Amino acid sequence: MCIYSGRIDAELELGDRVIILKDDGAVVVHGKNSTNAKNWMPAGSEWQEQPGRYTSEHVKRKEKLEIYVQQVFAEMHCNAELDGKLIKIGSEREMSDLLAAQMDRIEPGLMLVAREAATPVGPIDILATDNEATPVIVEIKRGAGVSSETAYQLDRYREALPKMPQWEGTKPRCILVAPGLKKGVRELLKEKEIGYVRIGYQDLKEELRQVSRKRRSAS
Amino acid sequence: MCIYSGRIDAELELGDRVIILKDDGAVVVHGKNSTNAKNWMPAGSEWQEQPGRYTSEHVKRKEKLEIYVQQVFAEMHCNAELDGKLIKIGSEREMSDLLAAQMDRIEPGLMLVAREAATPVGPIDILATDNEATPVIVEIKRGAGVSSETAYQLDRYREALPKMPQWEGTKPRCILVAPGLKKGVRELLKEKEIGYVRIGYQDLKEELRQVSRKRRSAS
DNA sequence: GCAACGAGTCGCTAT
DNA sequence: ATAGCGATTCGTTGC
Repeated sequence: MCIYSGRIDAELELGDRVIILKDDGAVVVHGKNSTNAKNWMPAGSEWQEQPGRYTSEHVKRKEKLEIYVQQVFAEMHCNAELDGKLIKIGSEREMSDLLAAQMDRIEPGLMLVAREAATPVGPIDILATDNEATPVIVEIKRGAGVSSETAYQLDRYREALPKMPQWEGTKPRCILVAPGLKKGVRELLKEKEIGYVRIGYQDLKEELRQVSRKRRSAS
Repeated sequence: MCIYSGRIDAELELGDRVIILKDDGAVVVHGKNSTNAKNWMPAGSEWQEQPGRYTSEHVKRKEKLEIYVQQVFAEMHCNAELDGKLIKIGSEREMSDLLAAQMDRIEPGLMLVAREAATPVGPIDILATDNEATPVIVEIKRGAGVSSETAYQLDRYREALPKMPQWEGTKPRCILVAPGLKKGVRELLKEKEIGYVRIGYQDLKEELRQVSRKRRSAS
């Protein structure tokens, strides 16, 4: 049974648990189902043991987890030495990199102006110009369920850009690149005259792997 | 060493790992640090074992995790029977419940009209009216770092409401209730004339616990 | 050091 | 079954 107190208060009822203590002070309590832990404590927490009661406390964060143990099924210690890192292929950043180098996939004739172009309302993934020198704001999402939020975000970019000295007097266009949209977003995009190009990780997979291979061999 | 392929491609380099197999088919691979798993598979995955190579596959989702094992430090099986659930006090929903019953804490004179009031641009946490029958849109956030996004969201509610038959001709006000804001959001709220009331979980803690106690004794 | 933002986000609730 | 949205979100990158 666990009692957590901190950013919320919570009680995890009695049950069979797997408790992991990490080297950095993190604590993880898993239940019988699901990928996520039921309870946890962040790195930097202090572990203490008393008979039948373990506690983990993070003083600075004012968080505390009490674990009441009735029976220990098994216990093991392991000196974790090796901790190879996780290499990911296909993050939004990587997809953005690839598309910035192959802008014709988004729309023929686009010319790259800037990545993560700063505006008062946030950074634009890819800023480009078309054949007519009209600025084109490109937003890339890797997830299939793009919400209406993204449409509003693009709207804000489009509104903010002409207020910047470099883009005064322009009428920017917007293009959303994503593998899929949530219900109703298609209509919202049309209404707001935001273009939509359906590209997802699966479409770029092979090329992304090649790029990744090159990068690894280069380093 | 793990190879994941699915929504992304990833390689987890060799290291000391804790692997958990859950009853529902979920798989979790933890490294030496941090609360989060390095790799995982969702519930419903199928587990297979070969010498030195384990695989977990979720056919429908087209996801696969291969785990290459050099040495097994320890292995244990446990029939997880009991799995008490997690009871949380202080979720946004609970805070919203409490504040809806004590609207004076937000602003004296407010009268509750609806919870999760539907609008074309999303549901309003708490919809109220003030002494002058002006609609008041209340948004509640439990996290300390409320972003500018929330201000825009409230703006959209305020714009959408007068277009609904019941609220035609009204000029709604907005109030944000949260324990804290991200940098610059305070200014944005002022600019948009959105009210801000600083209330967080810590302020409501005692009352939330009481409500929770009552509910438990009632059931 | 904090702030901004993506995530293989996950998981829950209502439709 | 799906959509919408909160989360003790976490973790990484940039400033």
